[in-house]
This record gives sequence, structure tokens and C-alpha cells, in this order.
Amino acid sequence: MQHPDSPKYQQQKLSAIRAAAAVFARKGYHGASTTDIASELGIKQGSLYYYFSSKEEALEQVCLFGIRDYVQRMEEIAASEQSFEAQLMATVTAHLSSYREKNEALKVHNDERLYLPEIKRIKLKQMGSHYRELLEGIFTAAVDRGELRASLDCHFAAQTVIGACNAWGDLIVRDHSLDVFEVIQKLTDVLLFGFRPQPAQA
Amino acid sequence: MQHPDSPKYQQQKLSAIRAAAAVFARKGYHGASTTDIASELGIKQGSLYYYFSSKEEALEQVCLFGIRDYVQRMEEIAASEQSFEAQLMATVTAHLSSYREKNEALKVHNDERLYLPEIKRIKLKQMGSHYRELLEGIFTAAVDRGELRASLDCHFAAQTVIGACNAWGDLIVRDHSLDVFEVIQKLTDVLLFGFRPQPAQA
DNA sequence: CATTATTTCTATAAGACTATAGAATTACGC
DNA sequence: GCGTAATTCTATAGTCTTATAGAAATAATG
Repeated sequence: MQHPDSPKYQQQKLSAIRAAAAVFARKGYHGASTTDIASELGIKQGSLYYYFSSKEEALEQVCLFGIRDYVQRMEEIAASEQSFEAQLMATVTAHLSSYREKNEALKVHNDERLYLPEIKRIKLKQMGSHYRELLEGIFTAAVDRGELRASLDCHFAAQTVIGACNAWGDLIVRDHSLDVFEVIQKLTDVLLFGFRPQPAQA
Repeated sequence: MQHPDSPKYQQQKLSAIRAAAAVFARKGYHGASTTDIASELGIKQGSLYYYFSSKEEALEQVCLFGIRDYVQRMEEIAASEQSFEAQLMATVTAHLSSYREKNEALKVHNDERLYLPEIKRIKLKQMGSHYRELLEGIFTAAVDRGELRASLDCHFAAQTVIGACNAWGDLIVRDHSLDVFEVIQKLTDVLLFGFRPQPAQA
């Protein structure tokens, strides 16, 4: 009934989170059963409750796992004294690399988190807002430095970057044959210069 | 047991599709029960089966409703002899306006269609592919005309437009206070020119 | 008004799902 | 090897869900 704090337990719990992430990503939170998750992990349905007190807690853990280190990385990017271009490239890289590494969990965070009750969503919401604000800050700083036009709507720009990254992240998760670095390169380029310029005015 | 083909029946069936779209958009396909849909429509659970033979068919109808006229509009845009900029603006406008008009159904199409069995997805997949190919064609034509740089990856570009529109469409559905035309304007501008240029080089 | 067709309702069968309790098994320390 | 703790299993209660069948109600027609 009670959980030890041994590294062994923690390790298996992590496996359980990964298994839940994989199943939630494939079937959605409500479409996935605890039997599915357990069998992905190689145990029986009832045994899963040794690691999660409820299916909902499993979702919460997956979401937290998916977004963890995410804000942290953005903090570092925002604090770095780089050109806007470098910061944007770093942002896209961090975002899409996350999708590649713990792809299912991040996808679950984006698609299923709103099925958590308000209370359990607060922490996630704070992390997400903070992330967006940091990105927005990168834009406003670049405008102040004169690297971007003064008329730019930074809130809109940040949302667009996040949206585009998530869209491509979804494609990356689904189509594993995609070259992530190629996507990073092209997406950064489009965001910076748009489709318009004849040759990239390097 | 058998359905009439009266306009009255068709009208109520449309209401049922809209009700299903609203509930699916809010709770997801698996999270929504037929009781939810029925009560949204103001009838009892069992009565719903007068209009749908199964919950799955309801999802199929919602998805088809969501994407209907969608490809058609893109056909028109692709056939029109306009500048690339005008065509891109028209595409973004059509896409986001769809979200505004029958917002829930299009959202459901994007988020839940993959829960349909392979067979029922074929038609949707064809429509989606056709849509993307038409958009891709607009890009290749613009490259041929010299309006866009020859090095542009048109497949990538089309996916990015669709992804960005869907991302903003989701935000529009969730936040009803957003000014759609402002989003259309800004998104088109970013896609065309990127964040970079100091003033928009009209 | 009476007859028929349409629409909705009630009741229920059959199955799936979450979560719990206690037994069985496996791993660990000595 | 033995005793104890950690982990997994079996079995099940209780709830919810989809879909069906037939009765009841409502609307349409002559």
C-alpha cells in the first residue's frame, strides 16, 4: 500500500509514466484504458495503482514530465546575450528536440492537459504562461535593440512561434522519418524571412 | 427504424451534427457520451440513434461537416489568377473564417478524426491531401513565376501554412474575443515577410 | 376526426472501465 | 536459508456506456 522511495521504485515509476505517455499519445486520455497502460508496461491492470493513485494522476505526471526542463531551457535562452536570430533558432531547436526526445509526453501535454481538473492544471498553466512570456520578452528586447521592426506585435509573434513549433512537432511525432534538423532549419528561416525574399539575403 | 428524407428530418439531423460537434470539441470523442450529445440537443440518449446509427457515425458526420466546402474553396483560390500574396491571404482568410463559422466541427476534424477506423478516414484523408496539394501548387506556381525564391521547399511551406492556421484556429475557437481579421492580417504578414524586415517593405 | 407516419421516450441487455482488497510472488538484508 | 519488505497478481464491486426494442407521444394527411 505504501510506496518506498528507493531508486528502483522511482525508476519503474518513470517507466510507468513513459508507458502512459505512449498510450495517451496514441489513443487519447479518455480513449486509453488502464489496461492498455499496464500492458504497455508489461504488468496487469490492478498493479498499475501501485504507481498511480488514479488514471488522472497518471495524466498529470505525464504532462509534468512532458513540460519539465522546458521552461528552464527557455530561461537560459532568454538570459543569453545572443542575436535575435540565434535565440529564435535556439527556441525552435529546443522545442522540436523536446518533441523528438520525449515526444509522446509533450504531445500529451499539449493535447490532453485540458482534461485535468482546474486545480491540477494551475501549475501547468503557470509554466506555459511563463514560457510564452519569456519568448515574448525575447521579441520585445529585439525590437528595443532595433533588430525587429517597432510595429511588431510581440504577443502575436510568440504565439505564432509556439503554434508553428507544435504543429511541426506533431508531424515529427507521427512521421518518424522526418529529419528534425532540416525542419528546424527551414522553420527558423521561414519565421525570420517569410516566404517572400527571392534568395535568402544572407 | 427507417429515416424519411423530409427537409424536417434533414434539419434536425443537422442540429444533431452541430450538437455532437459542440460536445466532441469540449470533451473529445472518447470523453463525450451519447447522453451528453443528446442532452445538448434536448432529447434523450436513446433517441439519438434515430439520427446516427452509432457514436462513430456521429464523429464521421461531424468531420465531414467540418471539412466540407473547404477543398472547394481552395480549388477556387488555386484557380484564380491572382498574385501569390493575394492567394495566401485568401487561404488564411478561408481557413480562419471556417474556424469562426463552424468552429467546433473543424476543430473536431483536426483533433479527433484519427479515432475513426481506417476505412472511414479514407475520404477525409483524400480531402486533406488534396487541400495540401492545391496549396503546394500555389507555391510552386509562384516559384515558377519568380515571385518566390527557387530554393523554397513548397511542401514544407504548405505544411507550415496549414499548421499555423490550425494553431491560430484553435486559439480563436477557445478565445472568442479574438479579432479574427486582425489575426488574418498579421499571420499573412508574418508568413510573407517573417519577423525580420524593419518596416514592412510595402 | 381518424388513420398513418414520424419522432421521442422508457427500459434494458451486454460489456467495459476504474479502483480496491487481499493473496501470491519476488527481491533483499542478514 | 529465513524473515521481512517490495512488487505484482487475482478477483470483484460498482459505475458508466453503447446500442436495441418496443411503447408512447406528436405531427401530418385526408
